[in-house]
Order: sequence, then C-alpha cells, then structure tokens
Amino acid sequence: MKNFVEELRWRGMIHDVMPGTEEMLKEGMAAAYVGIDPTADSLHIGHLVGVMMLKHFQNAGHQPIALVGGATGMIGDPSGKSQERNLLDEYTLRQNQEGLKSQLQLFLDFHSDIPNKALLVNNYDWMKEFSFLDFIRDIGKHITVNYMMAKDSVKKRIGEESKTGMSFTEFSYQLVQGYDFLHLYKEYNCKLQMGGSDQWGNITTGTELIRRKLSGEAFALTCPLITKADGGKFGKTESGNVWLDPKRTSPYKFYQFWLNTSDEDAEKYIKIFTMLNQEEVTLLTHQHQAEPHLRILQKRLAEEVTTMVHGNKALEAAKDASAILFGKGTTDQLKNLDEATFLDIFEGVPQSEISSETLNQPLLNILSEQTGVFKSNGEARRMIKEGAVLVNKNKISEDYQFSKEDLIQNTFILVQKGKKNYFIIKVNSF
RNA sequence: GGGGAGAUUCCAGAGCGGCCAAAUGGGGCAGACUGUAAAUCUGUUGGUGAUACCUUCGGAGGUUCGAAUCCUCCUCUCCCCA
Repeated sequence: MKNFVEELRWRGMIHDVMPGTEEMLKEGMAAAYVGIDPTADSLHIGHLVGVMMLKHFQNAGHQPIALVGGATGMIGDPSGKSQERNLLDEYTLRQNQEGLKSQLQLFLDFHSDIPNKALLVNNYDWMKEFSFLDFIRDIGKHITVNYMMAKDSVKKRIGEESKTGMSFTEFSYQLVQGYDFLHLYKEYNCKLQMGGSDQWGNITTGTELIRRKLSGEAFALTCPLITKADGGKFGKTESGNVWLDPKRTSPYKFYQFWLNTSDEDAEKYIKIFTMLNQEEVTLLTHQHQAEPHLRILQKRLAEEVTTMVHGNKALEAAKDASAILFGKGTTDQLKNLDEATFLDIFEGVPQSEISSETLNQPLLNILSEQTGVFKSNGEARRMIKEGAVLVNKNKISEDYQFSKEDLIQNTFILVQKGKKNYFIIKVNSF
C-alpha cells in the first residue's frame, strides 16, 4: 500500500490535512470521498483535481467514493426554485449523474472485483426522504450555531464588508454536507473527505458531527485551489468552461488548452493533472528550464491529459491539427488537404453553412449576419482594421470580396479571428 | 416595526439636469514583441445605412425644450436599532 499523503505532498496537492490522517491511512484500506456538483452532464477541468485525488487514492490501494451532490446541488442556488422545478431537476439530475459516471470511469475503476473498487453515490438518495423536522432534530441538535458561525465561509458572508448577506439555506449548507459525511461514515466506513481548500470548513463540520453523534473519528484533506500565475481563473477560456465531454469541448480545443498554459503553471499542473512520477516530472522540468522555447512541459502535459480523457486517437488528431494550424502552414498546404483530412483537423471548430449565392454578398454581411463569425458588423470591421482577420491564412482588408478562388476543396473557407480562433464556412454549391 | 444606505454598460465603481454610450480600474478581445508562454507597450470593448441616429443607467409613471441625474409609486439588496 502506497503512502497516499506522501504522494499528494510532493505533487503540491495538499493545502491542509487533519492530524492523524496519514497514520489512519497506513493502517489499511480506507475509503474517502469527494463531492461533485451535478450541474451538468459533464465534468469540466475544474473538477479534475478532485478526481485526480480520488485516482491517486485508488492507486494507493484505497477505496474512492465519488459523491454526486444531487441534494446539495439543489439548495446551492436557492433563488426562485419552485417544487415543479425540483421535480424536473430530479430527472436532469439522474441524467447528469450518468454522464458524470461515464467520465469518472476514465479515471477510476468501478467495475473490477478488486476490493477497493470505486463507488458512485448521490446524496439525493438519502436526503430526499429526510424531513426537515427529522433533520433539525437528529442532526441539527449536535452542532451549535456558534460552531457554524465560526467558519470562515460564514463569517465572510455576515461580516461588515459583506454586501449580499446569507440566506438560511446557504447557512445550512455546511450541515447538509456534514450529514453526507456522517452517512458515508456509517454506510461505507468512509473516514476521509477530500476537496478544495474552500471546502475545509464544510468538511470539518462533518468530522465534528461524526465525533459528536457517533463518537467516531474522521479526517479531512484539502488541496490548494488551482490558480493561474496571472491571477486569472483556472479552467476558463473565452468560450467558457473546458469540458471533458468532446461534444462540449472538442479534443482539439482541450489539447490546446493545456498546451497554452504558462511556464509557471505548467510546472504545477503536470504534477497535479498527470500520473507521471516524481523522477519523470523532475527530468521534464529540468529539460524545460534548459530550453524553455521548446515547451516540453506544456506538450507533455497536454499529451498526458488529452490521452487520459479522449484517448490516443483523438490526441494524434489534435496534434496534427495543431501542427497545420500553428506550424508553418501556408495557404497552399491548406488547399492541398483532401476533404477528409481537412474535416478531421477542423473537427470541433465552429462551422456554419451558406449557399454559393451568398458568397457574392458584401464581406461584412457574410462574416457577421450570414455566418456569425462576428457578433456584429462593427466588431467585424474593427477586427479587420486591426489586421486580426485571416482568410485561408491570408490577412484581408475591408474591401475583400470572397470568390470561388477561396474555396478549399470547392467547399470550405477557413476564417481566422486572431491567431487562435478558427472558423469554417461551408459553402453549399447548388 | 423604526431609521439609514443603495440598485449604472462583463465586474468593480464614478457621474447627480444638457458637453453621457456614460470617467477610472479590472477582465475580455486584438496588434506589436515572442516560444501557440510570461512580462511590456498599443488599440478596442452596445447597435446601425456611423462628423448622425437608435437602444441602454432596477421597474412603472411624472416634471422639463431636455433626465442615469429631479419627483411619485413599486421591486430587490445591505447596514443599524427594536
């Protein structure tokens, strides 16, 4: 059995850990859980840290439990939810749960007969029948308001500078989450909850509850919140979240996301998001520092994560596409691609279709109204003036007019908005 | 229940009768420089038939030649007292 805490420690994945956790885990197989909000039917990379913790946990010979927060997710956003809405939500919830599970299987072993196979549970299952009265009597009784108020998450919300206040629902959140822990402790002998550092307060409410109600001992471990060196929010791009679902974020975009991390972040991320061992990471980091322009870390990071999530084939496709788009790709090369390769490379790149007659319309018209490359004529005009718009890799000016000459394989036009944003116009010729 | 403060463009936050599509900062996007990095500098950041017009400053009315700015009512938020 590997030392789980030690493993996370060198990876920089420990923010805080409750004393005794390491010792407890050394005693033998244990169970730990991480909560996931089922707000969508796909994970996004913000979830990945928690998932990786579970993966390492299973790797170390322990049993990982992924808890889908169906109940907690419902109260997380308390504004304006009617009963009807909640019913609908249950249906969505189940679907989301299925989506999440299929993705979690990429990381965790749910099926084999090993004793530490992963589990997926949904707190909605044990919360839905729990009446309010029963809850405040059986659970609320064990935790004082004073204790709950002392939490940072609460203090911040009721303090002087707070501008929004805090509803009772939000206040009770930590207790509901605490109960989850108690429940898993009883049902699965789960003694550890993990999560982001912002979860520390909620987790310790759980351990406290277990101690007061059952005189049991439970533990907490949190990882630092993932940040970017420039202070930006991790996991967001201009088009929103980076999802694991290839329908939401194409493998190409996914690959590009990791490839684009800054040097500083790449050193951190490769430890967190890949399974590479310490020697490999150290070696790669040294190589990278010696020749930073080769971006060894970013490439390896992108390869590892993309393979893990989308598989080898998708990785190769993403790399091919990247080479053509960012390598020394020229207009000629572009035009020489056969249709299959072209479509393959640009899979996931936004597309829109127009008819061949439309091609004769003014440039701005085509770029905004007809295809939605730009939100408005004004935006299109501005960007063209800035030299940010390329057609088939050539810069264009405002008086440019599309013609048959622009069609790749008689069908496609490749429009670039800046260096990184591609767009395909498919011209139907009939 | 009483008293006070407030709701502005993606966010924060100025503006308090015309010069306001609305300062400033952040964020976003783009250009230059580069290594598809960071930092830096520059431009841009409601819409259009663009020296003008249209829609926008919590909602609905009103005053005025003219309102984000004044008045009335409403909705919501925060703070203090009970």
